[in-house]
Amino acid sequence: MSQQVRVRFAPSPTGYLHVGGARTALFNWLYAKKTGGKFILRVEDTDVERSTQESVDGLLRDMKWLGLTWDEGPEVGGPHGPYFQSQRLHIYQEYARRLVANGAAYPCFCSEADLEAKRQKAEEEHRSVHYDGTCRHLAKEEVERRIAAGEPHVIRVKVPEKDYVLEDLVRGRVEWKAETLGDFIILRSSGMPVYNFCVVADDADMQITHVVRAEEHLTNTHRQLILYEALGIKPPIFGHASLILGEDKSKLSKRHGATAVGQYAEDGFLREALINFLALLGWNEGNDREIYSVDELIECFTLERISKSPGVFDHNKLIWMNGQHLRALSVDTLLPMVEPLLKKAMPDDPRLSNPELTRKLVELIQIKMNTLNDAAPVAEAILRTSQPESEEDIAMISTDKSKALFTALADEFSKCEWVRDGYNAAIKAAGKTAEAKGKDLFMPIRVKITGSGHGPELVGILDVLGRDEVIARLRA
RNA sequence: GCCCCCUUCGUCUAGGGGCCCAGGACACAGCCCUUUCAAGGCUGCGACGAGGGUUCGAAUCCCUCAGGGGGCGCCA
Repeated sequence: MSQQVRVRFAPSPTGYLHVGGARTALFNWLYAKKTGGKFILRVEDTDVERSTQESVDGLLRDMKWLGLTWDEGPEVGGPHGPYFQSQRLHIYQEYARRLVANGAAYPCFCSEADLEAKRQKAEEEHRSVHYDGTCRHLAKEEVERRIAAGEPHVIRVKVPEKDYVLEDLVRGRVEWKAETLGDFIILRSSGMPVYNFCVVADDADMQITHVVRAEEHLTNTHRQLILYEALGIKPPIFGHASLILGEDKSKLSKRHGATAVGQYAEDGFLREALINFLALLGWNEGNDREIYSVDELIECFTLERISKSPGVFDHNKLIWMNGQHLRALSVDTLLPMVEPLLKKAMPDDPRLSNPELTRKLVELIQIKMNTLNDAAPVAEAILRTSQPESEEDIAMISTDKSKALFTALADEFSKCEWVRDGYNAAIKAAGKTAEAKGKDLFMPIRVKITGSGHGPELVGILDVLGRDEVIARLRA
C-alpha cells in the first residue's frame, strides 16, 4: 500500500506568476488530481529584500484564475502550516540545531571579506571555488567561547566525501562526484536559513512525496540530497522538467512580452486553453492529440512523459489553441464571458440591453474570435454605423447601379417578413430590379450596411441589426 | 574555470534498432467550400547538430566534438 501523494508548488513572491512557474504548478496539480493526492502551496519568502505582499496577492489571484486550487497553503491552512517560510523560521532553527548536535553541521566564523578573498584567489589559480573548511575542525571550546563572545557566525553542513546519485523521474540517473561541492551554508549569520535548507526542512516537514520542479534546481538537488542524508530523512522522488524559453531561445523573461499569467487573463485567454497549452509544452501523451479539457488532462497525465528538452513558448499556437477552446464553448457559456466586454466597449448601445439580441450577436461573432478580447471589435464593426475606408469599397457603393440596388432593397425590406427566408427573398427581388447578382449583389449590400467588405454572415447581421436600422443604413 | 542537463521541420512534438528517404500540430503558401472574412477540408513547404564507431541495418545504442541552457552566493 503506497502512501498518499503529496506534491507542492513553492514559488517565491518576488514578481508575478509567469508561465514557467504556472507550468510547474500545473504539473504538480495534475499529478495530485490524477492520484487523488494533495497539492500544497508554499510561499518561499525568506528573501525579505525581494518578497512583496503585492506578489503574494498576485500569485494567489493567478493560481485561482487558472483553477489550480490548493489543498493546503495560504488562506486555506492545513496540518503542516504555516505555509509561508517567513513564519517557519523556528522550524529551520530546530533542524539546524539538530544537525549541529549530531555533528553534521558546524558554526563557521569566517568573514565575508575573507571568503571573498579566498574565492578570488581560487579563481585566479583556476581551482574550484569551494569553502575550504577552515572552521570545520575548530575545537569545541573555541566554538563555545566565540559564540559566547557574540561573534557572528553562519552554520555550514559537512559535505561527506562521497558521490551522490539521483534517480530523476524525468532525467534518469544523475551523478555528482564528491569533490564538486564544499561545505555550504544553511543558516546565515542573521539566523535566516538559506533556500536549499528551507526546501529540505519544509518538504520533509510537510511530508512531500514528489518534488516536480524546473531544471534550474537540478544541481540544487545535490545539496538537498546531502541534507536529507544528514537529517536521516528519506528524500522524496524528484522530477526535473526543462525550462520554458522565449522566442529567441533564451530563458523567459519580461522582455519577451506577456509572460505573466495575469496578462493572459487580461488579454482574453481562456484558463482552460492556457492550461492545455502549458501542459503540452514539455509534456505529451505519446500521440498526436492537441486539444484537452482540464479533466482530460488529469486523466492522461503522467510524470514519466515530461520531456527533457527545453521548449520555446509559441504565442501563435496559444492563440490558435484558445480559438479552438473558444469555439467549442456553448453560447450559454460564452455569453456571460463576453457580455461585460461588449457592454464596456459600447455602454450606451440599446441592443446590448436586449438579451435576445445580445445572444444572437454572440452566436454570430463566436466563430470570428480567437480571444475574448476579439469580441468587442467584431461586434462594434456590426453595431456601429461606419463608412467604408478603402477606395475600392467606396467606389463599389457609389455607382448608380448600387444606389438603385440599395433603394430597391430598402423598399423590399420594408415590406418583407423579417426572418431569414424573408430577407433572402427581398435581396433576390432587389437584385432582380437592379440587375445585380452573386458577388455584385451581396458585396455592395454588405459594404453599405457594415462599412466593410468582410465580417460575419450577412443574414446574421440583419438579424442583429433589425429592420429599421438596416433600412436606415441602406437609405443613408 | 569547474559541475550538471539538453539537442528531430522556423516553433511544439511523435518515434527508443528494420513499421521512418521520419508522423501530427502551429505558422506559411496554394486549392476547395462560401455572397465576404473567418471557421472547416485538402495539398504543399519543411527536421534527425557534426564526426567517428557498434550492427546485415541507426533518428534510435556507444564515444568525441560543437551548440544551447542551468548551477557553482550569507538569491530563490
